[in-house]
Amino acid sequence: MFKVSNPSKPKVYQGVLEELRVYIKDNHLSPGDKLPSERELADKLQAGRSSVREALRALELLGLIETRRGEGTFLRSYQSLQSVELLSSFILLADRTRDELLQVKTMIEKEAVKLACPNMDEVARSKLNASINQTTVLEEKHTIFFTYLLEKANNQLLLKIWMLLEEFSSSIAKAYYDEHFYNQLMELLAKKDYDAIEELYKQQDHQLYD
Amino acid sequence: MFKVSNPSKPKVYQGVLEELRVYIKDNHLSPGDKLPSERELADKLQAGRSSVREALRALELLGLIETRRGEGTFLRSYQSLQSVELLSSFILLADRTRDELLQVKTMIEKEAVKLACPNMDEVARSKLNASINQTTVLEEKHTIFFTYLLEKANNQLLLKIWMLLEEFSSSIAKAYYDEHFYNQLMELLAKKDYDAIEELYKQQDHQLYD
DNA sequence: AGTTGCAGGTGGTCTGACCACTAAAGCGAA
DNA sequence: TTCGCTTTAGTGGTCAGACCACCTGCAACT
Repeated sequence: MFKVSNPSKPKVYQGVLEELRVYIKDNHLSPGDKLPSERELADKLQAGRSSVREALRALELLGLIETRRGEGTFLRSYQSLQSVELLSSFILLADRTRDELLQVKTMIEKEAVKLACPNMDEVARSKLNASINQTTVLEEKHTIFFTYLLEKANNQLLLKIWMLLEEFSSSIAKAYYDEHFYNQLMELLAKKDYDAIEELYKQQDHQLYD
Repeated sequence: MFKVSNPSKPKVYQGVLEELRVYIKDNHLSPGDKLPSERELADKLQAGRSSVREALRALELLGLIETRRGEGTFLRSYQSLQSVELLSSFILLADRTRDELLQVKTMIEKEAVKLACPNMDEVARSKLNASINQTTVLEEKHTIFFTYLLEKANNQLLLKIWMLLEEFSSSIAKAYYDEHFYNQLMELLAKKDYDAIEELYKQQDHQLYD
């Protein structure tokens, strides 16, 4: 009676996580630094070793720590990319319609062109040109073209998201444009004409081959 | 001698994770269904209960399962993304990462406005207007405004990605615009003036408050 | 029939015990 | 001294067993 549903009593390992966070902060630990041993933590935090291990497992899963048997547990240099991959893989877990996927991917590609503009000097452009002429397969052209541009866009997060979408979409739909499209983009890339890029994509809308 | 460096011997809990995946698949378990008890799993999979628990902790962290003391372990219907909270509490994202995050989020918001345009009739616009006037806190305004638009953009995948970025960014940086900005967007939304939206964002660039 | 109370099952936690592994101290031979 | 080996202490990896708190279902009682 009068049961308060389930306030879910906090678990020990969650408390350990919090205390670890404080510990790392207070001791100014940097990536590569060593954490206290599991036994020492269990003793200090007044928790069983198994609970401490459950907390460490969580951190390991998120790529925040690295454990080396016989040596100890170490703080890992954090790369946002890792967690992005983990989370993205679950976002894509649910069924996504082909249209939604392509829409998002195309949007990213369009914006990437614009972001890359300032970084595309003469050398970069000829390099890109040489790259896409290595193959005659249009799908490959597409991938090569935008992989290069996404790198030049100078946003690791965007690159990562795009690569995941690219990988995922390649398994359900081949998407590429008319060969002329890439040449036009190359020209606009040189002119840095943002509006024209926007316009070009507007025309191209719903004209993806697949 | 002849040590093969250390390919990192796989841990038991990782094997358990894999076997659980197979189990779920083979038995066609759906969200809400019950998993075998920890003791039963340990017995079946020939592993200690603590190892099984470490695997379950991982799944719990990812929001894939839910454990109810006294009842059992159940497949979860939705993901709460608790790992995001945990991650951001541990990491002070580097400035570079923070900037990238905001850049991607802003880009998505901009495109979402355009995608939502066709679906924003008179009724929808007044509804949105009423929503954002419920609060005077600018950060809340921002979230409410774009949550509504992202929904109207009619792309579940884009919505999901945005929510993820929003959740992340809200824990490391408050980002919102001048109040006037939202009013301008509302106007352009009515006019469906895509170029002006693009232009407005171009002006707003690097003017995020935080 | 309605209520109570008990028994069994479940997750949550702790302890102690091994194992495999690593690094550093110790030590003997060159 | 210096080199190379053995020893040893400490670490993570794992397991088994023991409680506890909690939930459910069922049997016994009213």
